[in-house]
Amino acid sequence: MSQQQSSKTAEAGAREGDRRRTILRAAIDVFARKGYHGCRIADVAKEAGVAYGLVYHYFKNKDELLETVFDACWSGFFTRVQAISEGEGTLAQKLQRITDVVFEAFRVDPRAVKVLVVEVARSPVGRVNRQTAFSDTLKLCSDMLVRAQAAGELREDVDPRLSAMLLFGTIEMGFTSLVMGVVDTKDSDKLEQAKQQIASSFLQGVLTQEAVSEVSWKKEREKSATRPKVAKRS
Amino acid sequence: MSQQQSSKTAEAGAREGDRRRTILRAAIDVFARKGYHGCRIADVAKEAGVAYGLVYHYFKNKDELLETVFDACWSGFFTRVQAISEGEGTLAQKLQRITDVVFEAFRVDPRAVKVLVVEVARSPVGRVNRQTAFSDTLKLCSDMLVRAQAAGELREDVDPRLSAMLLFGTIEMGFTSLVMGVVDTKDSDKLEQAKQQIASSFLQGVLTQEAVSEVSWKKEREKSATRPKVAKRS
Amino acid sequence: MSQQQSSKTAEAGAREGDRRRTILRAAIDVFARKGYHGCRIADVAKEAGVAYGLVYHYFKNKDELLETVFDACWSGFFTRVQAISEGEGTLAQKLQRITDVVFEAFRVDPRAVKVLVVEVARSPVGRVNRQTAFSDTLKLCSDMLVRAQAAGELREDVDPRLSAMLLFGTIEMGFTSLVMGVVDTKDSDKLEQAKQQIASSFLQGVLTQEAVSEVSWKKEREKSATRPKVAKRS
Amino acid sequence: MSQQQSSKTAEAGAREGDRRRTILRAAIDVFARKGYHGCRIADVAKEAGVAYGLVYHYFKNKDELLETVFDACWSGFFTRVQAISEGEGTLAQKLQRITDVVFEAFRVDPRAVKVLVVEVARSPVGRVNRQTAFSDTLKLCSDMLVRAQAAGELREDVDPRLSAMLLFGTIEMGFTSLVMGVVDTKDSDKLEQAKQQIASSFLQGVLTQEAVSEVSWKKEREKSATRPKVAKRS
DNA sequence: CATGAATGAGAGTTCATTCAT
DNA sequence: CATGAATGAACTCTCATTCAT
Repeated sequence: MSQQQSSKTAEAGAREGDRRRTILRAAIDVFARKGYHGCRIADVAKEAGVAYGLVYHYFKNKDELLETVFDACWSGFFTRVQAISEGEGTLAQKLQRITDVVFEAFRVDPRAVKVLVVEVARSPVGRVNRQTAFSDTLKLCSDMLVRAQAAGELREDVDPRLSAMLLFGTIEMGFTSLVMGVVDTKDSDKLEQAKQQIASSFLQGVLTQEAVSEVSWKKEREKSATRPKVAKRS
Repeated sequence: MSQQQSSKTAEAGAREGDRRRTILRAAIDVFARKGYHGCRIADVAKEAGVAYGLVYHYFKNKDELLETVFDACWSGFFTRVQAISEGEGTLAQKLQRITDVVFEAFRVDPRAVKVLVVEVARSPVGRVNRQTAFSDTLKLCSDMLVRAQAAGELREDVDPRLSAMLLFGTIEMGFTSLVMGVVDTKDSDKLEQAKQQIASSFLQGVLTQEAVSEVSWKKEREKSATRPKVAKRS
Repeated sequence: MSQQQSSKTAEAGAREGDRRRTILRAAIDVFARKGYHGCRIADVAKEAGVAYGLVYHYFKNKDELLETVFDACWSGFFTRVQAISEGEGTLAQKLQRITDVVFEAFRVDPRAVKVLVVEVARSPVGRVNRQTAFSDTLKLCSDMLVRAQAAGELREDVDPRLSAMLLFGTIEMGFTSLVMGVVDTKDSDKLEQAKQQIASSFLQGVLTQEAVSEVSWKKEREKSATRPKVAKRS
Repeated sequence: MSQQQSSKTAEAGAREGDRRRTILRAAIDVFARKGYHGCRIADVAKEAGVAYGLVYHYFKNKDELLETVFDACWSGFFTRVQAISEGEGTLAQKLQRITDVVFEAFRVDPRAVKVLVVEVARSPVGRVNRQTAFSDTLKLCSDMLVRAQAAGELREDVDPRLSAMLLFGTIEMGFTSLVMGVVDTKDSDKLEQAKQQIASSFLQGVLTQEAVSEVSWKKEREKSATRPKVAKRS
């Protein structure tokens, strides 16, 4: 079920000298399939169609390999998000673009995205790089939200850092919905709708206008001191 | 001959025969501290102050132990959420209550919550029980949202299932913010604010009223066919 | 050729609970037979008739096992030599006793002695304990020689530290002669003679009285300044 | 793509085609520094500044490399010792000369000497060549001692073969003293003294004349039968 | 000759699981 | 029930050796 191209027939996808990339690719796949702890070097080698030891020719050890996997998956995402967050446009537009990037990434390389989703955001006792990368991206989004707040786009009563986290949570769970099959990824219409909903859920919430008013009105009486700005909006 | 000093947390709850609970408790703590894969049976036994092999008297194997830990942590949560979702009140109130439950759980037993959030909910290749429990809860929330939609509380353009997922994502990331220290858990004011923000973020989104109008206005011209209901409501 | 008492028939020599000693014994044997680098944990386990993992139950790792092997072999020797060197008697008597101890040790446990000879004295980049143990014993002998010098037993022109080293060299090579079969270890007369020769070689040298005179006489004329004390003796 | 900085000791002696010698030299150095088992082919190649695989052009395998290193180091020594032992002079003179050779060798190439002393002479499970070389040299010395005995220079009660071994032990431990720093190799006076002591220790022993008399006298009464010749000579 | 990528057999170590007491 | 010694499969990492270029 696994080794289609074994030993001597492996030249198909690894001709020149980019075995390194072959191995990395294989690592991403195995990683996505089995997770960090379930991913054994032997599996990666087999998946890549190379000898066991060769993995160690290109990567110092398992950790470095998986670190590299992570970097490879994350860096592209980070760069794009950075460009968007620091570029022109309203917060809503940026959010839309970020969601686009995410969905495009999923379309192009669902495994890589799965690695990010499953392993990175919520890694048990994350490795250094991952933590850093996560923090960096958090900072990025946090800054974006701070600017939006200054521009009057983001509600005043919202903590940008926490909000950035919640943004991650929303997007990540959006992914997970794709990965887990909650959303039908074959139907591009459904996919598009899901994309819209993820962005708008974070931006505008899920309530109807009427329900929002109701909330605000009750809030005003119950805890008027806590969230004055929101109350204003009713 | 070697480890005599294993009775640290032992005397507390290991009186008559509820060693089982002692072990379970220890397992939760160790899982929370080291994660599933980083946790050895030996660690659990030591933490519980019992003999190595005793763990296997009460639990068939490591997986069953994890399963039980999960059930123990999850069942209480599920019951409460069920009561709330099927009880009286507006969607917003229910959401508020669910968030309350979550935060209360965190206050009472942060480790158990951490296990649920970090280890169980997003475990690679989830075990049967977990998947089921997760699906059950998803259904619960999904139904709640369907009812809310029927009552005109939930926007019509929202898919309840996906929305239930996003709710999970928001709440879960809210947790993670606590666990990771993004939110200061010592300051009960900050904690209260965070709680409010998590609920309101999901319910009403993060945009200001003005920004929402802007979005809707642009949306109308750009993609008028896609989300007519939302546009209408501005 | 190796596993006489395999798997289930191994109770013979390892009944109660002193498996640890069984393993240590096996380690000594394998160590003596194959040396430090040639000695694999699998071999030790097989030799001891226990499971692979049990070795790690009793010893943290290979190094600790071999360190223990070394200590076990050396400590007895060190204690005896210490008692002798700090006890009563002339230097010659002490030397004789030390040689006796050495030969007795060889008679009782030739493998343990071989371990000491092959691995300890001349270990490549010796482990800490070994170096220390060696240094300690060197100090012991060195001190003994210093006292002998003060008592007029040891020649004045001899450096005690270097002399202690040479003593080691002589005794060690005496061992090696036994181990390598230069001396017939079956013939107890030959063995006794060898013992005498080793001690007397170090104490009185190998030259005849006449040859010694000759040397001293030539020395006097050639290098009179260098070794005046010796010259005196002609 | 990784280790370009491998040309440290390279340019020196790797001109035309004597790469072989370069590699051999490098092997000696690495052996001396890390010992046989601690030395990887990669290390040797790096030290020599040549490609990994080239080592295998010149040497069949690691063992042959070691063998060659050994031969290269030993043959010179053997030839010189042979010339001395079969040449003119008293035993004492020959011994002195041999010690001179040894010390000179150490002065010229301490690493090579270290390899011989530490790695080769006492290797566990010696290779054929080494055993042979060692035996040859032993025979050489043994014969020399037999002739000396015939000439009345060597005591009658001494077994020449064992004595040759002890000579090795003494000289070898003399080396070791240099290598281990027991003797200060910077101070040429100390070095000279050490050389004298090594030779004289073997030839005349370490006891003073008085102590020797004492030994012989006691010996006579205690074990009169065992060593009559020695006793006679006092 | 030269190169260094590729191979794969070991060896050490861990740890879930079993079992005799 | 309780204990912890015993087992051995699984996995990572190393490195001598080969081989295509």
